[in-house]
Amino acid sequence: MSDQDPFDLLHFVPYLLNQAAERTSREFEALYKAKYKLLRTEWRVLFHLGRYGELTASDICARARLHKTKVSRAVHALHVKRYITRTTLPDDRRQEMLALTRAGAATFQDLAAEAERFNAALAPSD
Amino acid sequence: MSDQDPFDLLHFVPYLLNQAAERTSREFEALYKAKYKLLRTEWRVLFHLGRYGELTASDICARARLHKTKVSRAVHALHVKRYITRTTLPDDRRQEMLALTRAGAATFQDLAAEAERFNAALAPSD
DNA sequence: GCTTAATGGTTGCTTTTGTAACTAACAAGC
DNA sequence: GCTTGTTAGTTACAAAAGCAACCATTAAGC
Repeated sequence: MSDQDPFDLLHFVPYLLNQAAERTSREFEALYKAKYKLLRTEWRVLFHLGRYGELTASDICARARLHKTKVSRAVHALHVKRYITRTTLPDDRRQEMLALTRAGAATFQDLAAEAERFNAALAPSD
Repeated sequence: MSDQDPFDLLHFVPYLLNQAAERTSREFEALYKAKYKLLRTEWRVLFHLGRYGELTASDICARARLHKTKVSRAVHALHVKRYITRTTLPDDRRQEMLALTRAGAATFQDLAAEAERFNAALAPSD
């Protein structure tokens, strides 16, 4: 990049990624928000549990790179919505194993299908 | 994608873009936050004015796809910091032309150089 | 065993964002 | 020229995110 060609936002990777992330995420967010009144972090926690099975809160923190307060509040909200169960582990009573309820699993199935359709629409293979 | 291969978060574009955007943006954010105590939107507005010259608030909204309340608050903050001037347009007194002060321009120069370095480090050409 | 440190998770408080309602200025219709 | 509608930007209030201090429990050092 030369001096005659000043640095442009359209070449700045963090900016471009943010624009792309915002646009795609907002669009998909509208879907789970309208259908199940889920928050972004709630949707992510749900997806992690649905896709990867039982996890503790800190497992989710590590996998999804989310701060523990965000996960804590999402877990609380999902529990209130009866989408997950929380079971204290006998061998370490600080930790709770999280699992989807039947209702949670159904919601996950539906949204995972939507996600797959959404993704396919972004990059049509035919 | 077959039924044996359940839909994975690692194939979900909005999720991947968010992860990538978060990681890169946070890293760069640390820089302008530490050096100039700027907020994300403030940095963006500053960059737009520095790179593209004088603009009104709604120009910035359109270019950066930011909501007008965010821009309004960023403009206020940048003005308080004496980084920009606000001049009511004579022919339409609802609008204000925004421009960098000398201090604002200096900050922009510095951060633009940092941004360019940051970008180059993400995709080294040699 | 008992003190000290580390870990999992929650809560309280502050900062930032989102939404909607609002003011001020301009434009259009008549 | 006066209502009626738009547009630029602000502000008030509510929702969400960030940060730091905080329990409760477990692990480590001695």
